[in-house]
Amino acid sequence: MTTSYHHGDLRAALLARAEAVVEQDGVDALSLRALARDVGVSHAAPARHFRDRQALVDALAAAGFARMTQELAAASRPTATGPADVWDRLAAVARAYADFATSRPGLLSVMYASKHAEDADPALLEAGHACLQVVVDLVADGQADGSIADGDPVELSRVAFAAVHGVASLSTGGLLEDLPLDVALDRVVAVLVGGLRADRQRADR
Amino acid sequence: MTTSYHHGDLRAALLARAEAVVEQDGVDALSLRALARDVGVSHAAPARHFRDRQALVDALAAAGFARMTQELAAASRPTATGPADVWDRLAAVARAYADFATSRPGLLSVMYASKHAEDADPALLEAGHACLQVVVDLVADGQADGSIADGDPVELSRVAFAAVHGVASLSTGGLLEDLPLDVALDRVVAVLVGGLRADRQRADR
DNA sequence: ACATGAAGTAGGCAATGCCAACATCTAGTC
DNA sequence: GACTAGATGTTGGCATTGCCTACTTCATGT
Repeated sequence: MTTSYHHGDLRAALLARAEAVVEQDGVDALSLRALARDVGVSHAAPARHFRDRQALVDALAAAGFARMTQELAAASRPTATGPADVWDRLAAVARAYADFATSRPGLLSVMYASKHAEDADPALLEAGHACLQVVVDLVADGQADGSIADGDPVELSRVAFAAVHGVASLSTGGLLEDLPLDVALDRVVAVLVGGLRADRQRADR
Repeated sequence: MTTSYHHGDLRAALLARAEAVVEQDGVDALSLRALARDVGVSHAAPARHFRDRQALVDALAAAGFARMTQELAAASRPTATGPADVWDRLAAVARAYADFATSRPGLLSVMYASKHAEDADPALLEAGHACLQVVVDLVADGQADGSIADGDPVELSRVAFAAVHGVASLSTGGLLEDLPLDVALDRVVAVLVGGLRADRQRADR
């Protein structure tokens, strides 16, 4: 029963092993056959669950976005104890993003691998948008209580997301040089706060 | 003479063809043997110029950074005609970055492929740092003429670079959704201006 | 002239992705 | 309970790839 002809949940097992490989040796080291060996099935079994190698990578990326969405949402939720105004929540989300990015750089690079412009897997795009939505909601909250300046919350949140993502991306790419990530992150959050706050003096040029 | 045993400048020919392939079909479609066929040499000839496939990709990335450095520097230079204060120059650099990123998304993703954290090719890292230096100089100029707030120019410029890079990255990844890149770029520049300007009101929390 | 090394060639090997054909298990259906 | 259909897994094959080890050709300095 336990080790019958069929595996039970091969798809999940493949994804789990794939994520470990990606994290350890990078996405280029990902091999369907090696994966099958590791999991203990024949070399063609993965094809029953993933059309081709790229489909597996896409699934990995979508799962990564789903997990990141949860972590960002958890960081964004205002805590019962403490003030937790929008700026604190924004900083918390930024920290959560940086934590995710630095603890799983391989997965993150897979998530943003830009072979998804034209022939994008819709599920993957949707997962990415769901992740962005966390920040949209946060910005909308800030506008509702008057902390954040007026403007399309989608535009503003994209800017904030992009800035944090850029810092994390530079960090994992080794381009931050000797500048510690948390310092750069504090800086970027400070700039965002300065640029988004409702009571800032005329900053339009 | 022209088509003798040796090629003449095989290394450059391989790099040129490789960049075209990367731009058209992505870095995963890059094959040393196909490259050799395209250029008209035997399948082992590229090994005389690149230790392995990764070495070729690294060289491609370094060349990309070199070209981007030139374009950013050109955009950063204050024009003889017109005012060209630091903010205009900053916006111009941001536009130049976005242009480069969107016109060569494949090359850009190769440049930032984060397999260069530990075993980084020193030439590649240096090329990246040279590129960042353009923005460092720009920020230093802004601080010199009192436009930009005091602070480590390296830190501030990294923030600006990261923000712009993040927007470009989201754009090529299709995560900007229906938000046009130039709009997002204007927004991020506005936020940066608001966050970096010297005369802003107390924005430190 | 001739040795030396750089640059290109030819062939081999293991690994990979994908495909087709076959085997086994699971779930309905009568 | 037998039967069938489809999902899941296996085996074998093929073209391609990266890398390795010779071997060949050319250019250059003495």
